[in-house]
Parts: sequence; C-alpha cells; structure tokens
Amino acid sequence: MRLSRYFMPVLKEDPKEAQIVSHRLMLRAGMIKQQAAGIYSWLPLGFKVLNRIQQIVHEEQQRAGHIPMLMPTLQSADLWRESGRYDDYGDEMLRIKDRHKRDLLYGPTNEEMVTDVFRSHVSSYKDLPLTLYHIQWKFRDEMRPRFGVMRGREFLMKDGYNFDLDRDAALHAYNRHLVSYLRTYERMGLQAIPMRADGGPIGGDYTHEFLVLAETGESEVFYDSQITDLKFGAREIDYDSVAECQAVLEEFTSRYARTDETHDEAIFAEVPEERRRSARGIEVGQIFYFGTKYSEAMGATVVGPDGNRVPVEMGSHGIGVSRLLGAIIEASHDDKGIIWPEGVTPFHAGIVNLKQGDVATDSACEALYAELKTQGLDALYDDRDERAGAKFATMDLIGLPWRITVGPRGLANNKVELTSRRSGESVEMSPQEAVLRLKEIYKPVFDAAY
RNA sequence: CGGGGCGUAGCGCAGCCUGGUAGCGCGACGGUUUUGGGUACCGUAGGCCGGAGGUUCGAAUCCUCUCGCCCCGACCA
Repeated sequence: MRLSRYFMPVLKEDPKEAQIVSHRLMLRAGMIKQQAAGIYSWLPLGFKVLNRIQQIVHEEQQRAGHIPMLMPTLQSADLWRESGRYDDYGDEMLRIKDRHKRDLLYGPTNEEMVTDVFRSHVSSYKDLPLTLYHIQWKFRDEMRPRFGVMRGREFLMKDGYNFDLDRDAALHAYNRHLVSYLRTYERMGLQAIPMRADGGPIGGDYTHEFLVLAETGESEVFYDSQITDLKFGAREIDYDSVAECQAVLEEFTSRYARTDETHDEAIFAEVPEERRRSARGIEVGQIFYFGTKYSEAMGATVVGPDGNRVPVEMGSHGIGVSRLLGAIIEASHDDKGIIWPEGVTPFHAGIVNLKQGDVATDSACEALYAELKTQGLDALYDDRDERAGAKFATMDLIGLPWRITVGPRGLANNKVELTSRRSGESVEMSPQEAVLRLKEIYKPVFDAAY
C-alpha cells in the first residue's frame, strides 16, 4: 500500500477522551473512530489488524477440529425465556422490538441459539463430539463503557460451544480449548496466562480465564512467577489425544494463578514467597464447562449407545477478538507508539523514502516495494512528500515492526537501512538483502498458518 | 445507577464570572525554503459556539429544559 493513497488519519496530539495508552494510540494511529459510547468504526489500519487477529483465531480453532459457522446478531427473546436468562441478564442486554412488537435482543452471547441449532438437527451420539464456533459482533450495554475497544459495548468475539455425550468427553473438549487458546495467543505475540476464575452469568464452576499481564488490566491477579516461564512454543499436539491435552492443561494450570474472584490467601501462601506475584491483568478469553445447564433447560438431548435419551454435555469458550487489539497494544508499546508483534502487524514492513521526488530514490523504493510484494510481504510505502522526521514519527506511531529506510546517501553504496521497531537497531544492507532478511523474519509467521 | 465535569474550526484549547456579533496552537490547503527524527517563514480556507426554549435592544456568555460525551465509584469479557 502506498501511504499517499491509503486512508490513515493519524493525529499528532492526544485526543482528550482517551485515558489509557492503547485507546490513545489506536485513536492517534487512525485505527478507530468512536461513533457512540463504546461503539467504534474500524478504520482501515485497525480493520487490518482486527482481521489478522480473526484469521489467527479461525486457523487455531480449525486446527483443533472446531467448525466455523455464523449466527445472527439479533436473537429472539423466546430462546432466552427458555433458558431463563431473559430476565436474569438485566439491563446489560440490549432489548429491541420489531415492527410486530416481537421482543428481540442484540445477542451478548450465543448459548441459547447454538443449543437451538443443535437440538434441531442432532439427535444421536454418533454425531458427537461436535464443536461449533463463530466470530460475531456482540453487544452488552455496559453502564460505563471505557478504555476504547477494551471495554466497548459492541465487541467482536469468538465464541465456541462443544457438545459431548458425557462429562469426560466434555472435559476433553475443555482441555482442547485450553491448548488451542495457548497457541492462539502465542501466535499474536502475547503471553496469556490461564487462571482459575469465576463462572459469572454463563454458569458452571469449571472455568479458566486467560489474562495478559498489563498495568492497565481490569482484574487483580495473583500467581506463581514460574508460570510466566511456560511457553507452548511450536510443539505439535494431537487434539484428539485425551492424554496429550490433559498433560498440557496440567502443565499450564498446576502453578498458582488466580484472579481476585477466586484468590485464596491460604493456598497462595504455600507458594515460596520470592515467587509470589500480584499484578493487573486484561482478560482476553475464558473457557467454561457447564454440563447440562442449557441442554436440560432447552431439551437438547441425544440418544446414547444404550438407547437412552440424555441431555448433551456442553461447554462454551470465548476469545475477545476486538479487545485483543487493546490488550496487545497495552503489552507492546513505547513512548513513540505501538510496537506490533510480527504475527498481527497490519503491514510486514514500512518503506520510508527520504527524498521523495528524487528519481534514483523513488525508483529504488518502487523496486523494493514491488519485490516485497512478489515475495508475499505486505509493505506500507511512505511515498508522501514529507520530511524524514515526520515519516519516522508516523512509522513509529503505527508500530510496524520493521522499517526500511531508503535515501540517496545510502543508495550511493547500494545500501538501505533495516530497522527494528522494538529494539531500534538499524543495519545497513542492500535492498536485496533486506528483502531476504524480512522473508526470514516472517517465515515463522507464515509457517504457523494452518 | 450515585457523584463530578465537559460540549466553541479536523484535533487540543482560550473567551463565559463582569452580555456588544469569535480567537490561539496544531493540522489542512497554496507558496518560498528545507531535506536522515514532526524545518522555518508568508499566505488561504474552515465554526449559525451540541440542540430547543426563555430573558434582553442585543446571548458562546444569563436562565430553563434536553441530547451527547468524559472521569471516579458500583458493575462487567
């Protein structure tokens, strides 16, 4: 993309409504525009990252064997009356009437609807196990939306629902989700720690929240510092293997890690003092096993091998897709702007033309831009007629992890500069070398795709 | 929902107390200049002052109502 033709309305000054760094940077980088309290337009740059994150979530869900679908944003109130949650949910649920005065609601989650889909079409244990998921906009009418996309009213969420014949199978589904979530967050350059949590309105007592440590987190968390050394890494796993998934769950949940909701001082005291930590965390996902709570209320049953009809065992699992942008920025920025992890960056690299209008420099930039594209790398070419300082400041703000600086001084020796946004280190090399180096850098990102 | 605050140009703000027909910085646009970290100078455009009603000869300014947004708290992914 040529910046002169792109739409990226960056701001030099901080908008006053933004209090936390991710909100401020998303507004300044021209990623979002607020349309109402807690409701945002996703401008091209923000939309690009949102899509990258969605893509990773889709890939990791499907790698785990989960099946994508799409349910509507608007739901009939009748379904929610069946489960009893129409009254329980309170004012957080946005209720709407259509022209026939039928009660509708903008879905805050989809347990009822997916259970309805299931009961309409599945009746035999032979169709199990089944995990359906979708990535869809949700609405929760928060009393006080804040922190930009971290706590909006409208938000994009991946929610998945497993259907299993018995408790053991459902617990395997739970473990499988835990594993897939670990992979998902790591691909985004995040460390998200599974912590024992509270069931909340979804119900169920078997649940973990995934938290990204950040000063601006909404939850207070307590953990054994050893847990931050754990990495899922590039290991292969057989998602159908109960033992393998169970082993990963045990590895990642055996050390103390709880949110304030479930924190227990007595148990925490057993952790050696030098490893005890308390911090703030941003919740970016949660997994639940809740058994037959919805299947019983809504009559979602299957006939088992013994010929008896039993309510199906369920769990649900969510990833806050739009909120992840905020979480990633909270975890990865400096005083100049965002620092995108390679896995989610909107562009793989930025090209800064230091002397726009100079024939040699322009053509070197064009050639580099074309070659990156040929090699499958998506570059943002700053071809504006701006001074170097302004271009650098923009690149730093929007956080592309790699920058190639092209100017007449270096080109005299066939050199450009490859600079890491994270470390600030610059290395001179030929344009050809820069392309090769970027291909190496992004190889793990491309290899991780499913 | 309780408490507090703010709506004046694209963004950040002043003007309001003490009514007299709107200003600054940044940005945008045009030019000169400059050219490796938001260059300097000159110029131009852009606002019925959130909305409605009222008081007044006259309202951004005073009064009433209303809408929106922000902050603290409670709540929440």
